[in-house]
Amino acid sequence: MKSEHIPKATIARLATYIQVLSEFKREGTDVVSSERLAEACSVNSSQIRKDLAYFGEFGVRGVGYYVQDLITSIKRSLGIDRAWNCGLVGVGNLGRALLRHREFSRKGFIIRGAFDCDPYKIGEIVEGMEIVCSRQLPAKVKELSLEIGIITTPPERAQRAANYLVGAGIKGIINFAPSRISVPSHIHLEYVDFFHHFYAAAFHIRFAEHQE
Amino acid sequence: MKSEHIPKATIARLATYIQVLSEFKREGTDVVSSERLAEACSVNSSQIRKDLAYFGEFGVRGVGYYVQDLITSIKRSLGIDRAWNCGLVGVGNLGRALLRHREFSRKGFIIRGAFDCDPYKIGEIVEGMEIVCSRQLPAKVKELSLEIGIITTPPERAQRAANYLVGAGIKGIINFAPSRISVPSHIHLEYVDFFHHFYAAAFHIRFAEHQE
DNA sequence: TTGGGAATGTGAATTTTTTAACAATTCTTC
DNA sequence: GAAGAATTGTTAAAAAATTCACATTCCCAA
Ligand SMILES: NC(=O)c1ccc[n+]([C@@H]2O[C@H](COP(=O)([O-])OP(=O)(O)OC[C@H]3O[C@@H](n4cnc5c(N)ncnc54)[C@H](O)[C@@H]3O)[C@@H](O)[C@H]2O)c1
Ligand SMILES: NC(=O)c1ccc[n+]([C@@H]2O[C@H](COP(=O)([O-])OP(=O)(O)OC[C@H]3O[C@@H](n4cnc5c(N)ncnc54)[C@H](O)[C@@H]3O)[C@@H](O)[C@H]2O)c1
Repeated sequence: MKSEHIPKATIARLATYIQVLSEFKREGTDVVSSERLAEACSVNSSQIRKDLAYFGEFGVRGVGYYVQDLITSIKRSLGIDRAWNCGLVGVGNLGRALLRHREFSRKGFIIRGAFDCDPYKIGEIVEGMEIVCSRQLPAKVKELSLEIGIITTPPERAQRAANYLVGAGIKGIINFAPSRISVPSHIHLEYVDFFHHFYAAAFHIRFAEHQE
Repeated sequence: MKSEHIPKATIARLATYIQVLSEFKREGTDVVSSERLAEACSVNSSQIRKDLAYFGEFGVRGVGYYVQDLITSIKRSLGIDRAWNCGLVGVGNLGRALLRHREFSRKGFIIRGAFDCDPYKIGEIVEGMEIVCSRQLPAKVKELSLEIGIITTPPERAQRAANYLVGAGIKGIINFAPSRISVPSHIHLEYVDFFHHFYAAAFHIRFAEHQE
């Protein structure tokens, strides 16, 4: 089918598919049907087939999907069949947790630069990486070919961090700070806010528990 | 209007509204129109009015919304006008970052218990809280009236952590580990996976940059 | 080689979500 | 206190996403 616009929800589900498929692979399953994958992901099986159809035909009729092939195909479809160089701005509690998280490089997002403006932090080594002064951002973005910026500064500093990153020629920004920021339209911007999961939990526990 | 089913997307947007409204409040803005709020949140203004209509009538026609009142109303609608006692299982990199994050208690999610199975970690004090052995979970859940469980263990331990929490009588679970888990249907389960934001960024930078 | 079983890919139907449009309400000014 | 401007709440329309249903394809066994 190969389509233009891909729903955001599809991207999020593809992430789940990869996760579950990797588990299948680890268990030694070679082939999986959309039905079985759907069950493991708690979605409808045509949802899966439709999601995949946006990008191409990856299955074999009458058979199913070859697990390893499908993982590879989804990764290629998303553009994560190669490494992405990332720079992290704001090495506090959260920034440190991310820097130490092995899964980033395993998934192809390599954090190559860590920046902070606190003179006490500059020079410190975290997970084999030296924390660098934010003022060096422009130079480092070019030197290290950074493409994605991760903002983990306090919210009131997020816009400034974004400005630095944009000025330095970054292509996309993932903002973990709870503040809206503005960037030129050619920069891809994503907000990470997991509090809404807590809100949803609170809401459902309190109000929706007797329903359905 | 007051409705039954609330879309997940609405909950996520309400979180954004609260965030932006709080900023307006800090700036001293008392009244805001759906138009202005919409712009700050990058959504459509009828979207906002529709989202709010699920819960009641909070505005004044011809005037707009009183910022403080609206914050209060949204919080009450979501059930976060009171504190929620949370327990965190798995005090590693991420768990620590969450424990140290002040925003949790400010938003009404009080982490009252921290659990780990690593004997080297048990007894350690993090952010004024003693790390307790996971085996004490059932006792502590009751003692501290914990309602929401936060799982930050490695993925292969997430199911076990969930089992403990469910057995102990928790009402909802937020799972930060990248693994699907199963819980009884009366337990509210949320998955937190921010990698899909990275995937979306990679995808758009790579394939969608020339479009639109 | 053919037929039966299985499971994909996709157009059509359905459901859900978003956007538009506007009547109803409020405030302000004259 | 009436007219005009502003902005909500809500109904209707449009768009988007999900699910259904089935023709198509593939594998395997006889
Ligand atoms: N800690 C969490 O679990 C958590 C969870 C969700 C969201 N967040 C958000 O992530 C952000 C970081 O949280 P945290 O707990 O790590 O805070 P933190 O205060 O521990 O860390 C912030 C870091 O940013 C640095 N910084 C400030 N201004 C900067 C600038 N202009 N350039 C570069 N570095 C700068 C500070 O020196 C500090 O090291 C916050 O916005 C927070 O709301 C944190
Ligand atoms: N660090 C990050 O930035 C990050 C980001 C996204 C997701 N995650 C996920 O969050 C989880 C935790 O990540 P982390 O980096 O903190 O890992 P970590 O290894 O630093 O911490 C895991 C902790 O869980 C404890 N643990 C293991 N089994 C347990 C059990 N049965 N009961 C109680 N405690 C147990 C361990 O002792 C350890 O302290 C992982 O699943 C990871 O994939 C982490």
